[in-house]
Amino acid sequence: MKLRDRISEKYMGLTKSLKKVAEYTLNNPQDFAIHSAAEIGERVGVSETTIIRFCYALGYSGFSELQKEVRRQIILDGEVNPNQSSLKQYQSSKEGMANRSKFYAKVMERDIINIQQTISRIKEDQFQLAVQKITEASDILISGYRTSFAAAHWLTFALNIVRGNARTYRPATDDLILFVEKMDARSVFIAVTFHRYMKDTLQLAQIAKERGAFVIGLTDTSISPITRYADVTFAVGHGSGDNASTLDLSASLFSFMNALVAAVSISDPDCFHSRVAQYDQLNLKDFFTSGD
Amino acid sequence: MKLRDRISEKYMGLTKSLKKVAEYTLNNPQDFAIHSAAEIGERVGVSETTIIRFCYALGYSGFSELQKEVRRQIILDGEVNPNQSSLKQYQSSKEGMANRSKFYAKVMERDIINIQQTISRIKEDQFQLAVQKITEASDILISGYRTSFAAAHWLTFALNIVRGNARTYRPATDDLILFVEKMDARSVFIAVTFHRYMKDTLQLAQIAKERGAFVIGLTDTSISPITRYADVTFAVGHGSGDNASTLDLSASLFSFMNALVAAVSISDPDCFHSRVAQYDQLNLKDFFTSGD
DNA sequence: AGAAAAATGAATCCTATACTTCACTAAATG
DNA sequence: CATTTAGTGAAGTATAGGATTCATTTTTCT
Repeated sequence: MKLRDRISEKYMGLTKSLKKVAEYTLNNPQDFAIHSAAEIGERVGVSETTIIRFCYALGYSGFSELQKEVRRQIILDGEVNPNQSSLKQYQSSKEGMANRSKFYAKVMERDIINIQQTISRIKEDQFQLAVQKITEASDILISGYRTSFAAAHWLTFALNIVRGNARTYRPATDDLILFVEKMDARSVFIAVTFHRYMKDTLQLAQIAKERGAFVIGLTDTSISPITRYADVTFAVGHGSGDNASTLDLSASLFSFMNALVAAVSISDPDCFHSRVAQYDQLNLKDFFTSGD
Repeated sequence: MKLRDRISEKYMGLTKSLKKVAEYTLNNPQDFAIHSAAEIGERVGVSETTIIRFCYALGYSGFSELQKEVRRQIILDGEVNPNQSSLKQYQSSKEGMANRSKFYAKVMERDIINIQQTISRIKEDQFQLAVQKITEASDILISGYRTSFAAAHWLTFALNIVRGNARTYRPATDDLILFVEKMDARSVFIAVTFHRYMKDTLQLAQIAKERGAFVIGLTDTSISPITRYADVTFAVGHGSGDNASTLDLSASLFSFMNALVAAVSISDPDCFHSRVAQYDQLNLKDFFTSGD
């Protein structure tokens, strides 16, 4: 770290007050990124002038330059107060991991990060509201096109196992009118829509909302257009607007959906168990191998 | 994160330029900690004035307040831009994990474990062989039923973006004979099959193998019946025989498939880029919202 | 299409704060 | 102890950059 080096280099030749400043700086470099020279002076117990002189003493052109430098180091280089840096180790292990040029590992580790970010960005109350509405719904209607179709299909399938009243809208075979007619205040509509947001799904969401259905949006960023029509929206993956690739978000999307289904299944265990029982009945020998 | 929340809350009501600023902010929050309003305006491509108006729109008293807030968040709370230093998030999510017993977090963290196990169980040479065969294939045929259908559909969709010669077998509409006839030594057949293994997919795999196609199996355990017919098999998720629920494996399945697709896409970049270009051509305005 | 409203940026004004000056204090030296 | 010299901070100045204003452009609505 550049600043630390400069301090230890020049420390000896400093006056008493300046040494005080130097010590404070070593302990609380972040303060220089946030506060003004006068504020720091007050904290250290010296005047603003002395703070500025400290900058000169280290060879900077003034407080402004030192402050800029500190900000750059902390914010861009990720340098931070030594106290709270147990995370550094994580990084180095991560780097080592990344080096071994296993390509698939890199990609999949990014999925892991995405899932972690998704977890941290879920609002618990929204999640519970969604679970409750799904559990109470008379019917669950799901729409997703293109990349999102797989997700919509999976979610329908999974919710049918645990609840039994889910349907995917299939533009090729389903009649839009019939699909829409089913929606009322007891319905839940789930829209899966990612960048290059399909108008059709958005329109369905709008209709669903007009008809009083509870609308859940699964999407990529918190600023997706679906938020306009959705009662709750869950943004999966990196919160940045930079939606590099929708494909990259599927792991976290499915992880989230799995959590949603799991939560629904335990929120009404009776229904779940009876559905599973029915399901096992249907597992006719002819369709499956016994697995041995 | 406070700033992100504010943005997603207010985003809809913003003007075009302000949305541009909002997106930039999501991608580069650090810039607000370092640069002046004018500089940020230049980067975004709007005037200094608009940057300041953006602050008002979010409810701040001005640029200064927003900047202070961003600095506080980045420097004190350790919040950082997602692009660089993924590790910070790791820590913060880790903290969140340790906290209250959020149900969804538990489920999704299990997905993370599954992905990690999957990574460690992939044989690199097998992976590279699969990538190579897919890249060279004259056509790619994919089958998956029930829970696996979503995966098969997604994989087809994704491979069609990067290669353009993939098809899913759909029992309802496709003719089995026609589907089978296409297979020869230059084909790749991908079977997605999980516990309660569908006989149909297994039979397709058997036929594919007989016709000389390269067969890739995506399944749950290394002792899945698909191994009998597959040239390479990838077992996703916990290696234990205890396949509690197939649903729980989808996150790692999609993570793996994503890695596979990514590897294929970089193994022949020219083809990928031309496909993407074609694809963008097709993104007609009528079908998508512009996202702004 | 034309009027009204909203959005935007160039130019201006204004405030916070970095920086300078200078008078005062404390240490160093003979 | 007297004199010099270095150190320090209060007060004042300069300026970077945030906030305001207003004319121009773009959008919306009838």
